[in-house]
Amino acid sequence: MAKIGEFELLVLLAVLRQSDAPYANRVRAYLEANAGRTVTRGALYRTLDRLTSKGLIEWELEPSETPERGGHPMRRLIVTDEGRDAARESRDVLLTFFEGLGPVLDG
Amino acid sequence: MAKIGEFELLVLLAVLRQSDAPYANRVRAYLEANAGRTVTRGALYRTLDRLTSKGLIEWELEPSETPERGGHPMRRLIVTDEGRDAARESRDVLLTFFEGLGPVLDG
DNA sequence: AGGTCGAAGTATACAATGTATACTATGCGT
DNA sequence: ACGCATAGTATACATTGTATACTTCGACCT
Repeated sequence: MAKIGEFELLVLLAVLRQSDAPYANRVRAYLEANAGRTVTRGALYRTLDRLTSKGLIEWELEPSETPERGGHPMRRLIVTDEGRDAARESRDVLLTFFEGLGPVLDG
Repeated sequence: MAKIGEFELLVLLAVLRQSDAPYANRVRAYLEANAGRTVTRGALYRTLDRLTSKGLIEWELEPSETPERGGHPMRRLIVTDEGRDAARESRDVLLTFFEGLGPVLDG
């Protein structure tokens, strides 16, 4: 099973959540809104590329004319089955580690 | 708030859990048993040192004669308040990201 | 008293992941 | 035709992850 880092996991989960509009900028907006940190475009694309080379996500070039203001054609992101597996495993390990620590961590 | 990596978080949580006997080898045993990977001593100590320089854990040298078979005096590991805070924040972000993805990740 | 064994920790090197800055390409509005 | 905004690419460097090899020193043996 592929090892993934902290940010890679967050990105993977964020992509998984954008089922209706799985584009990089949506993912980025979600990350900035929910992870409590800024995410530059460079950081995100680098990570998307790494997830791709690990086979956890794929993309297709958006065939339609979705880009309203020009630029490169947009990538439509797709989480592979391996990606789903990796996310599930990471989650399971983390939940195991969190288990029972509520009283210690919260007041 | 200190940024911590994936393994740093696991180590921090593992230390937090060894309230009765917070020693490196206990932490290591817990990690190997629950994180699904091998953890060499070098990897663990390096990470403990990094957590220390971030102020998330501290240690005292075990004053007693606990080491039954010799060697360097043992470190008794202590998670600082900052460490607890960092762990809580990481957990909160992750739980937010996991939220609602159960159906997608599990069958 | 000296030698070996195992436990605990240290040092060092390198690989993988995280993150920013600067650059290219292209549609739209003027 | 020109510039602005959007989407993605390239490159460089910092931080984190991981292994291997080395030092220490008590207990045990002989």
